[in-house]
Amino acid sequence: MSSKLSIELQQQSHFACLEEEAYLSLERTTDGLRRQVAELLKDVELTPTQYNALRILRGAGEGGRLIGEIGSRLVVQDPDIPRLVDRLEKRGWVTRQRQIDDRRCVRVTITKSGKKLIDGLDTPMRALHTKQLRALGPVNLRQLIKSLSVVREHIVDPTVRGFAP
Amino acid sequence: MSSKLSIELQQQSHFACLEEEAYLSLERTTDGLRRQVAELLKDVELTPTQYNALRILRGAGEGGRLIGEIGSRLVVQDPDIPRLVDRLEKRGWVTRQRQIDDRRCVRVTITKSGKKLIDGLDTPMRALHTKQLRALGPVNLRQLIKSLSVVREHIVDPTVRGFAP
DNA sequence: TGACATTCAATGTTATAACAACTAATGTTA
DNA sequence: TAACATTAGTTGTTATAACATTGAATGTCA
Repeated sequence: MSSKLSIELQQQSHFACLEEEAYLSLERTTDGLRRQVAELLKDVELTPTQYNALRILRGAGEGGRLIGEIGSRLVVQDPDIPRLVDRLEKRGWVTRQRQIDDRRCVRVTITKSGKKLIDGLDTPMRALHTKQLRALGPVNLRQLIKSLSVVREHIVDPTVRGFAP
Repeated sequence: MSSKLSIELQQQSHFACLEEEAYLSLERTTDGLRRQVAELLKDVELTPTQYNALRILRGAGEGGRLIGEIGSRLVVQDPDIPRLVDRLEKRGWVTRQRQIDDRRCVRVTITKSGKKLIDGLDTPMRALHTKQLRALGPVNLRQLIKSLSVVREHIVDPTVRGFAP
């Protein structure tokens, strides 16, 4: 019995188990959604990671965030925050400042123009996500969010990360 | 009201809408799962994309696949198949052959050692996926797969792609 | 059939991701 | 307090991803 996905697959083979099918569905679906997001961000020459970092910094306000904090909060992990910040700094969207009390630490703060950029993306981004996912309806959406949360709880990940909504 | 995710987020902000929360959940969850897969594949020095390509070629059998077909079937899109194939060829896992009837096309076929490599990964990969997702149980897994399928149907994507189970 | 468009891969280039090594600052403790 | 370990960022290097361009082969049509 070939599942809906194996048809989409264009090949007659079957999935070894439900878990494998779910994993591949997640990969494929998320990739498709992310590409549309990347497409939207291309207008302002931002990558999804850069956008995510700027949202984190907007959320942090004037207090800013340490380099390490940014890394730990990124939705999609990126081990190279210094250079990510380099690029944002070069374009004037964030500023860097050594901590006085602990000179090892660097505090990164969003600038006015950075905030303006992100603010301007709020509406189109929300519109895109709504378009992408509205077909599920609120009940299924909540169910999906719940299931994903359960999955994440069972990922034994040394790094504790979070969202930047 | 702060959702479970906003707690995970380590910040008090809220999601603008369910769709946005679902999107970020998808990104974050899939990234976590994919990292574990990448970790497993690191033992044999394969990237997830390379692994995926080899599975596609194993599924294709002796007939092999054209370069373009590989691209269209990858779970996660990659616009640079020629060089992906270069790397696999260099390690002896695939072979390249110009088509006789249409000399523009190149047929790629998996070798015995390539197949052996992939075969050896079947069991640990399935075990990993089971470990990652078993917490959901069959009912929720089916529900998740169904929801993701609905989402993909609504992604207006010019490229038609598929899985390689 | 000759000009043009199209298709399929390959290649060049730039940017980013991944990984390791390194430096500076702080903590810890014998 | 000197030696050592730890932490925070930076820097170097390599591999890969993204994007545009090119080249060869084929198809189309005046």
